[in-house]
Formats: sequence, structure tokens, C-alpha cells
Amino acid sequence: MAEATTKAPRRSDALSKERIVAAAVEILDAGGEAELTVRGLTAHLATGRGAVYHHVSGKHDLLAAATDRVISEVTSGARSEEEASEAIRALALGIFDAIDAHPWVGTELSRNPMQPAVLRIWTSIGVQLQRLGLEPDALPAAGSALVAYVLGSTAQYVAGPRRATSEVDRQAFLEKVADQWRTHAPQAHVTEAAAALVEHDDREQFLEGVDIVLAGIKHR
Amino acid sequence: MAEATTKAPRRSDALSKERIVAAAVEILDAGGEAELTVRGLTAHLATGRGAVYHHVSGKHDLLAAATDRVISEVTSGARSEEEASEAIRALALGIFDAIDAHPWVGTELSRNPMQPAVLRIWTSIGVQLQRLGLEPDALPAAGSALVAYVLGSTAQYVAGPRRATSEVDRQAFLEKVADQWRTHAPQAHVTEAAAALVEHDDREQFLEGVDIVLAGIKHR
DNA sequence: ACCTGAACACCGTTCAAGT
DNA sequence: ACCTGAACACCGTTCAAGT
Repeated sequence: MAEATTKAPRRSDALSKERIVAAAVEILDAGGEAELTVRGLTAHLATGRGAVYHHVSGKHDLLAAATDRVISEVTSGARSEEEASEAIRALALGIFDAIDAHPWVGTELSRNPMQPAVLRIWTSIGVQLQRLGLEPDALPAAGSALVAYVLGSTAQYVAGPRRATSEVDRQAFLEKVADQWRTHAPQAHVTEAAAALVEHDDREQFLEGVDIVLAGIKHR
Repeated sequence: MAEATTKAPRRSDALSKERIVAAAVEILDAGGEAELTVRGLTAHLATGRGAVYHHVSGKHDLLAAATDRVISEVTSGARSEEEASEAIRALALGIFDAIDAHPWVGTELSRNPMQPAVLRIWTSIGVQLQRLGLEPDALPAAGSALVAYVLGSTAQYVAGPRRATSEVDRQAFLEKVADQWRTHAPQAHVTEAAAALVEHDDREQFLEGVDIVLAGIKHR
């Protein structure tokens, strides 16, 4: 009987928020933010232009959901067995690597700092910081400093969202900074620092910064 | 004779990059990024649609120039008489206040981290850090940490660029963070920290973060 | 309920034509 | 050289009409 009253079977590939978000992530990974258009997305999903609006409220919602999808994989993998500052380093590195793999995430996190993905980051960092044994009234500033550092770094790290030649441009930018440093303070050790600035490894330097902020939280 | 051969006098309000950028800043301050359109801008300047393209290369260039205009006022006001860490605190606060007055600047700095305004910030911070007496090979990580913290904080601080009710939303977001903290670690002192998170003063907390990073740079 | 796709109300940028 | 404004090639979103 159940069989008889069943309506025409649903297409196995029926639209859903999950499928739409997955397609958006694919497009964003392939072509960056400029490539994500409703037209392109609906073509990719082989559906009509307005179909996605039954599942997401608009492009902002879609971008936030795609970002949350990437970030939630990082924060849900957090391990609580290790020491708190080690867990924070691991969490920060996880975010860095996720943004390295999906540069549009870095841009989106900074552009809209009140989205679900940022809430996840705040929560994870807060939980670990709490294990560090800080005074309660020191926790907000410590959390805010770490979140700001992590999101600020990743925004700095991902090149401008619109340029294909991003790696070249980033190098060129750092060389400009180094030039300025040399011009304003031409001592030998500044020249040395300027050279180091251009040649550093981004990932290592990001971790150094996490350690700086952690040291500051402990020793202030 | 000079008089006789003079062409028809130039309109005293002839277009120039400076005038265009000034108009853009006005529009951005009044209505935010969404309000800045080429149509609106050229109407405001009482000129034809394509006229601005003789002076700026496009909308990206215009936005970067407007941002640089705001930031250059901060960095050029830097004083070198004071102690280095005091100068860094003053510089950071100057940037914070500029972004408080022009929220679109915060969004733009993070969106495109390789623009002239960011170069100014790097330069100013580098010059002051150099006076702190760091080892040359510690300078790049210290500079990068400070720049990331400052830009990350201001991006967090300015609400999402598209919402009018930003102050309400920011409060609501912090309450969500506080809720998560309480849920994940319901100890009394976490509850206390969560309350402090919601009630803090943004500007004070920003400065606390600068001190945390400075302490970390010195004590790592 | 869900989907379609034309229509709507916009964009940034270009470029022949004017001065 | 500089400016004009129509034209071009797009956008995100809505909505009557279909199933």
C-alpha cells in the first residue's frame, strides 16, 4: 500500500542546501570568489536560476555556509588530550592550512566577522584558553587577540582575491616593505631583517606569531 | 599676449584624481561600500559616466586610493620622540580610530592586503619595532604579528559591511560566543569570563591586545 | 513543495563622438 | 586632452507559470 500511494519518485539528485553548498565550494576552489555566480552555480547544478533561493536566502548566506563547511572540519577535529597551548597551535595551523587550500575562506572570514564559521573559531579558542588557567577577566582580551591574529594573518596571507598572479604579487609587496624599511632605517641589522622578511616561510612565520601571542598572554 | 592666446579657461572644478577620491570618501562615509557606484559617483561629480576612468584605472584603484587617503593621515602623524612601544600603541590606536570613523577602511584593508595603505602600516610598524632593539631575524615575525593583529582586530571590530543594524548584531554575536563558552566549560570562572566578553569596551580591549603582542615580542 | 526561466533592476567598463 | 553618455556584457533576485 505504501508503494501504491507513493508519489512519483524524487529525483535522486534533488536539490538540498548541502548539495548547493558543496557545488559552491567546488566552484570557489576552482575559480575563486569572482567565479561564484548564481548563473554559474545553477548551470553546474543543471537547474533553473531561482531554484537555489528555496534552500539558501541569497549569495551571502551561501558564502557563509560554504565557509562554515570548511572551518567546521577543522574545529571538529580538535583534540583535547594535549596541552592547551599545543592544542591552540594545532587549531591555528589547521585554520591556516584550510585557508591555504581554500583561499576564498580567508577573505570571507575577515569580510564578515559575525558569521557561523567565526563563531566556531571563537568557541574553540575560548575553550582551549580556558584550560590555560587565566584569570577570568583576562580571557576576553586573550581570546580576542588570538582570534584577531589568526584571522588577520590568514587575510594577509591569501593574496588579493582577484589576481591570478598572486604569488608574484605577494613577493613584490614584501620587497616593497623591505625597501621601505631599508630607506627609513638603513642600519646593517635592518637590512638583514628586510632580507629575512622577503625570504621567510609563511607557515613558519604564522606559527611564530601564534607563539608570540601565547607568550604575551602568559607574560603580560 | 598671454591673455590673448589663453584657451577657454578650465572649469575651476575640473576633475582630478584627488577630487574623485575625495568624493568617493564622502560617499563611503555616508553610505558604506554598497553605496559607492560609478553611477552615483559621477552623478555626485556632475560628470559623465566614463569620465573617472581618465583619472583612476577602475573601482579597485579608487577604493585603494580612498583607503590610502585615510591611512596616510594616521601614519604621517607618527611622532618619533616617544619611546618605541609607546609610538606603536599610538599608531595602533590611530588606525583603530580612523577605522571607527570610516568603517569601510577596515573591510578594505583586509580584503586587499597588498595595497598602498597596508604598505604604509607595515613601514610605520617596522620603523618603530626596529627601535625596540630586536635581533634582526626576530623583526619579520614581530612585524607580521603586529600587522596581522591590528588588521585582524579592526576587521573584527567593524561590523559586516552590509548591515545597518551593526551595533545590535555585534552585541548579539558576542552573546553567542559567551553562550558557547558557558556550554563547553560551565565552570564559574568561565561564566564570569563570558560576561566580561560581552561587556568589554572595544577600544580598551584592542589596546590590551596590542600590549599582549608587544609583551610576547619582548618575552618570547 | 519544488522548480523553471523570463523579467527586473541594477552593476563596472568601454568607446565613438563631441569639445 | 578631457569629457560625454549610450552601449555592452554582465550581475543577484523575484515571481508568474508550470509540475
